Amino acid sequence: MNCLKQMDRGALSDALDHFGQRTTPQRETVFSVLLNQRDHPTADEVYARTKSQMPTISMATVYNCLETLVSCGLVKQVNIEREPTRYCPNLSPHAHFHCRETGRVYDVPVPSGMMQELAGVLPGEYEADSVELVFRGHLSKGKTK
Amino acid sequence: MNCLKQMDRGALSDALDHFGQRTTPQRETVFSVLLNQRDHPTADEVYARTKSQMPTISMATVYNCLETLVSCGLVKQVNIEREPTRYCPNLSPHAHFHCRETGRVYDVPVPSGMMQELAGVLPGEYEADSVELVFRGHLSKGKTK
DNA sequence: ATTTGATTTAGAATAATTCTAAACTATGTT
DNA sequence: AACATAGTTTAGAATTATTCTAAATCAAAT
Repeated sequence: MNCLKQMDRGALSDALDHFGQRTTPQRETVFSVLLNQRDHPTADEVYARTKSQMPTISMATVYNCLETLVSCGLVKQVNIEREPTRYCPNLSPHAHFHCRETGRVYDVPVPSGMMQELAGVLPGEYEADSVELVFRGHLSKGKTK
Repeated sequence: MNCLKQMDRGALSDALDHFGQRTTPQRETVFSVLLNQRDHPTADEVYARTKSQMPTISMATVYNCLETLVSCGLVKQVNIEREPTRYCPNLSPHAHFHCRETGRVYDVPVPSGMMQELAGVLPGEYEADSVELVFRGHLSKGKTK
């Protein structure tokens, strides 16, 4: 039994429905894994965590599920340099901070006005449907958070 | 003979010197390839272009040279989704626009004030040394630019 | 019940990048 | 000038995240 709150379960099947896709135990479990530990795991990490709840799941299915969740807009991919893609179920507007020392990725909330402003720098002929903002550096005063 | 303007040649050897690296024909040629056609080529594309001027160069050397140029701060890597890394010699503050239809990447100048503002959204404990801003979408009115 | 289409699965294939070790080059030292 | 040293280039092998393939499974709809 995967631990999806009723609310999240609803959001999942609504979104899947909307794109003509089925709600499956694999998709539910992968989604719950992302929601229950929000640290931007890689596909490998999602696989490991999902496997502990559903030992028969395969890597290919994890990739399939992640791709499905992304295409339904429930999850975002986070691409950091040449590293494996990470997955993030935070849908509110935010940026990412990548610590060069630990490799960890943190969500950084971005005021909604800022996103508007960003869109404003684009010349008219560019029509953006997504904005990605990534900071890189390190955390000061030994904070690991 | 690679076509590096005297100015760029100087910038190159200064930067290399500063990091204790030598100025080599390979590095000069790869750098000139980036400066002479500013369309964010992949390593493969840089290889092909460089090979036409210097037929004996190897792929490994192209990767080495690109890495060297990046580490000296003369060139930036542009990572777009899961695609191969692209290389960009534009050092002025700018964002990138990735057209989903053509796959092309465009530089978008960003007013310097905007970069300051962006840095401002970071909570105190985060110390960023780089900011990456990527828009994705499409170009309107058939403009290919 | 049967057909149909979607989903899952294991394993093979792909492709960008990195690694390795040998050959080459340049530089500084005697 | 000869030599040692360290940096660079090279071809090819290795790595690794991801995608592909084709068979098996499952679920929904007739």
